[in-house]
Amino acid sequence: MRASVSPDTSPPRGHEAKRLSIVDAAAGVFCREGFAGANIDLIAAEAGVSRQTVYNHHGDKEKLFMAVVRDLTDRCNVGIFATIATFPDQPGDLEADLIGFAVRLNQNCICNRDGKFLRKLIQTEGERYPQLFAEWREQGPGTTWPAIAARFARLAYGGYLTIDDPDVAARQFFGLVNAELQTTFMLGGTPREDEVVQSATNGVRTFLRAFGRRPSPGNVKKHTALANA
Amino acid sequence: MRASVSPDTSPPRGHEAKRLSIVDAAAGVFCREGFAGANIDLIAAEAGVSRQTVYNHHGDKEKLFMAVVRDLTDRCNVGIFATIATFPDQPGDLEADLIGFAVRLNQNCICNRDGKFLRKLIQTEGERYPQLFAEWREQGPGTTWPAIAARFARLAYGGYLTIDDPDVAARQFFGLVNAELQTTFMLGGTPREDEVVQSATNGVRTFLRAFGRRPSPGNVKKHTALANA
DNA sequence: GACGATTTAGACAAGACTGTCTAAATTTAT
DNA sequence: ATAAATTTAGACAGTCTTGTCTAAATCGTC
Repeated sequence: MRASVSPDTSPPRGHEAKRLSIVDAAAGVFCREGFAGANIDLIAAEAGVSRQTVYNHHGDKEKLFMAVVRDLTDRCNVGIFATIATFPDQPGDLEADLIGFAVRLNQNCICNRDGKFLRKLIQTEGERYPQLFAEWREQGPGTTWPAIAARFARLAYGGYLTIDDPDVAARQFFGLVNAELQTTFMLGGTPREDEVVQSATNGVRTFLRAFGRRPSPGNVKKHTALANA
Repeated sequence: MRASVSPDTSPPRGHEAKRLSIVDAAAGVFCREGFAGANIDLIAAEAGVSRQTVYNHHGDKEKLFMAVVRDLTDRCNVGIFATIATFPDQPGDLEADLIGFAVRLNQNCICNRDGKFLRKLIQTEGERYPQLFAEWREQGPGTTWPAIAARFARLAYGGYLTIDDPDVAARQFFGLVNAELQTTFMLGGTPREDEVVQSATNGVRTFLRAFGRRPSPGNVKKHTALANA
């Protein structure tokens, strides 16, 4: 149970750094070339290590691939939850706040390096590793969608929106907000910031036309008053 | 100008059939294995021809790949335009008719064999062949989106919808209607029919909450009367 | 400065794949 | 039936890749 020699920094300092740089390089190469086309020599070169070191760390091309997917999933999840934390629970300007949230999520989680890579690996190799990607599905969408849906539910409870099913609304929010980016995403491209903003703006406007406060105008005041009490 | 020997059936009967079966088999293998992982021996075996025949017909792995993408694009386009032709221009029950259209488009164009394959090839190899996929972009989305947008515009002109920008509305329609299928699409899966119907139903309802006839209730009658005149 | 762990370069065997070639077999149309 | 075109099976050279092995070099720490 107790560590006899060294406390818990057993691996030398550079060890983990190399591991990281290998996984990073591997992510890029796997994305560009696909699993079959990925060349371990090239990964080693891009990581700045020798081929043998790659094998020392990960043992196997397939194991390396799995490490890449798991790492990307973890890092993306961190980013997504950090962004969800910025969801406007008590919005001043609902439209502007939701647009801001959508843009943040796109820029920080979907369109950044990790997001792009993870998405591509899922698309290209998902069918080859059902177990690995079942894991991703649980860890990723399985945890993030409910979290987002909960935020929309709270917004509805606060009287800012009129929503039947928060889970459906959450997914539709994304469908709308990314509606104009689909073709770019398909080809693996990164939309320009103004495209992201444009799509988010149009999407949020439509979303609010559908779900914006409808029933009684007094509703909101009542709820906000309660929240401020 | 005139065909001297044989009218225009120059190639023997089985020739084109073999070409087709090669392209078909190649589509499946390229999708499953990726370009680099695709094995020409395997393609030949699945097509039921010898490897040499594959080379006789297409010359080269890369040329074969391009032939596959072009064939799929063509066939998908045919399907999409056939489905667009069933767009409800003068709907009886607008909600039901739009749901039907969305479901048809998904089942006949997006989720069928050709649609799945083309989508996957674009996702996985799009970045490797910029020119080829620029071609696809023109031939595919470049022609189908305007056609669909035109149908929505007509629906708006007929007073059935209140739409600012038909192009945006068309893309948002798809974002909504496929909102609940994204994860399945990502992993290359085929959603069950009831999932397609469910997502389409929820999507169309939201779409109509946003774009359904709003301004004056008399609007519709006037326009339909005109159309019937 | 010395020790243990890690990393490196390079060689290596085994296997897989592409694309070509040839000669025989088969199909198609006349 | 015959002639032309097409297809087939198989061998083949050349290239590439993975994963292992070894001996030397380097790093981090005491």
